[in-house]
Amino acid sequence: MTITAVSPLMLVTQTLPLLEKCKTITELRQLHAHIVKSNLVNHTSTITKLISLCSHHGGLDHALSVFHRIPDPNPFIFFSLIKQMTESSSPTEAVLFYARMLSSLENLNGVEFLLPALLKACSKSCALEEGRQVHGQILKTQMLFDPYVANALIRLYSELGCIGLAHRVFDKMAQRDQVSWNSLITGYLRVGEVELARAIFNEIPERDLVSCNAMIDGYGKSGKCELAEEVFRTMHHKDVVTWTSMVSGYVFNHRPKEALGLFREMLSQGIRPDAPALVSVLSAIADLGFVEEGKWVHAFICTNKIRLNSGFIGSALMDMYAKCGHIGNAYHVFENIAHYRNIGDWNCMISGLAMHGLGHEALDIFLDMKMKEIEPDEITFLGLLTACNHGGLVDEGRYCFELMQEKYGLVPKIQHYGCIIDLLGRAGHLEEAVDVIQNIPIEADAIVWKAILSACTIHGNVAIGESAALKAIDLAPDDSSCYILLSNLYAKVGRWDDVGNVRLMMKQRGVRKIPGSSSVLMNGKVHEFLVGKEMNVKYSVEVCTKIEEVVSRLKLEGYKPDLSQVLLDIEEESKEDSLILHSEKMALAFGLINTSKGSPIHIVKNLRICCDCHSFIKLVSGVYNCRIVVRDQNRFHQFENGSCSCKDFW
DNA sequence: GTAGGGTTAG
Repeated sequence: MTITAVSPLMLVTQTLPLLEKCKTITELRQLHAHIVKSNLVNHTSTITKLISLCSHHGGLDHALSVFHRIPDPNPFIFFSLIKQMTESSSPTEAVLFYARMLSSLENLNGVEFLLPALLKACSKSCALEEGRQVHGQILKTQMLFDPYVANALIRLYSELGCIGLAHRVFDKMAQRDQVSWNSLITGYLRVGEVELARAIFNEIPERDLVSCNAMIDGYGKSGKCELAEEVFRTMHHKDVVTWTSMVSGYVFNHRPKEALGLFREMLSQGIRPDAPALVSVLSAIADLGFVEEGKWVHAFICTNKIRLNSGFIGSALMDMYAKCGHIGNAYHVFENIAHYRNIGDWNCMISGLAMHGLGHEALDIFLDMKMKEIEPDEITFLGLLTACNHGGLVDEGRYCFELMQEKYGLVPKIQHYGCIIDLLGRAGHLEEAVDVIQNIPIEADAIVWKAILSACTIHGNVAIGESAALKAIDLAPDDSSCYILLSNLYAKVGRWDDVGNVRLMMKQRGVRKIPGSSSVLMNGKVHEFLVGKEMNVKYSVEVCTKIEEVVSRLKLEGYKPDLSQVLLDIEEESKEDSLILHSEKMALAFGLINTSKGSPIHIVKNLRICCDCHSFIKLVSGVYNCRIVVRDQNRFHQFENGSCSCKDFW
């Protein structure tokens, strides 16, 4: 950049266009040096432009240092600096700077244009106190008459959960617009007050699209899909947000088939899916567990040139592939987004590897993160601990648990404790696990006691197991798995009377077991089997005959049904019958009938796979020479040649 | 300058 020596006026007319041309903070610094040398530092419009460009190009510090040398800054300079501060990581500074502006400017005309951004910054950084101060100052002026300002206040209080304050601002407004109503509705929905939100929704003079969309989403997130559907159906005009809200409502309530069905309907109506719509359908597919439609979505993303870094597309794709058993494809996506990964992408990859039992690979990803100086967060460590847990990597798990606290200053949450306790307990370090649980600085929940209990069940430690079970049952009296684990523990050591007592306790308290359910994809259709019965009567006889045939063949190979974990206090023979009707066995039999030799059978189960089914499927994979992939509640099992990828560690 | 949908989590 060359500037020839000319008169001051000429300099100004030359400098301004040059400023406009600057693309980087370095160029701006060079030009600033020139401005100083040419005595233009007191030329208001030049300096205003310089400051606004510096702050716009990420040089907030430089902009501030220029600002501090101006004796009498004008409103534009304040505005441009505050605007940038609200978008940076320090909204508190923006509020302080705003206060400074109020005391140094006499004419505050136009300041209301700044307030929505400032209040948004407060809500983004949970700065309620600062927000209230701004509110207090606003009350002294006439600015509340500006709908944008009042709405921004409703939004601030709504987002921070102070719905009472939001409602008060709303009540005091002389003129409410759609945005005011919608902000209030969202506020009520955010604190879980669906019925109050509905009451306000009913009062809206003219309902718009946005308020209906908000209600659909709110109903979905509070488990009321039917009410969401009702709003959805009555809408004459729907946009992509309407459809996505309904789709994600189904996803949230673990109704992935309906989510997928609705997504297809959306396409058939000619609505073009955007990034959020694709992310929500990908999460439906991830929940369902079968990759076919996921591949279609991936292809759609590629052909429509939707960037993998728009929104959460990259991580949603990785998550979908990982949860559908295609960890290699997940890694492929991970590689493709190497240049613009965010922390969620790294976490998805680590969690994905964890659920496949690939502990060392997950740790390698973490090493890569360290090398690239990416700051891990608590979810990263939850993934790493899970990875160590599923891989049986005790030392590495202990190391991660210490590292997160000592090097990264992260405070472990109860889930982290649950994970490390599970890892220690499972690997037989029961005393260490108990020691950890006794020293948790936060309140232990049922999950950590269940981790101890399940370790005791594996290792047959009744004394510790019983007391852990009582604590777990006390904290989660409706959670059937606490009772079932305790009953399994008693069964393991042959205390059948106590097994009966636990069963009685469950009955008296009305605690119900979640029925096991397994799905298998055949000819493009998902077939679901429930424990004790098949969903589709048509296949009933065929499936039962096949299981019996498999059982007798396996018995020749030495299969002995493991009756120890059958909860029912019944005759041995009926126990065997009830084992046979486990959903994953039925799904497997159905798969064996309908799969041509050589192709793998893929099963998705809602609960943790039981010991008997695990050894049963191992044998099947050997005797029938086929590959069987099972995703259970926690992780993947790849059965092949008589053994499982989890190395019996699950 | 204001309102609605999306990822990773024992």
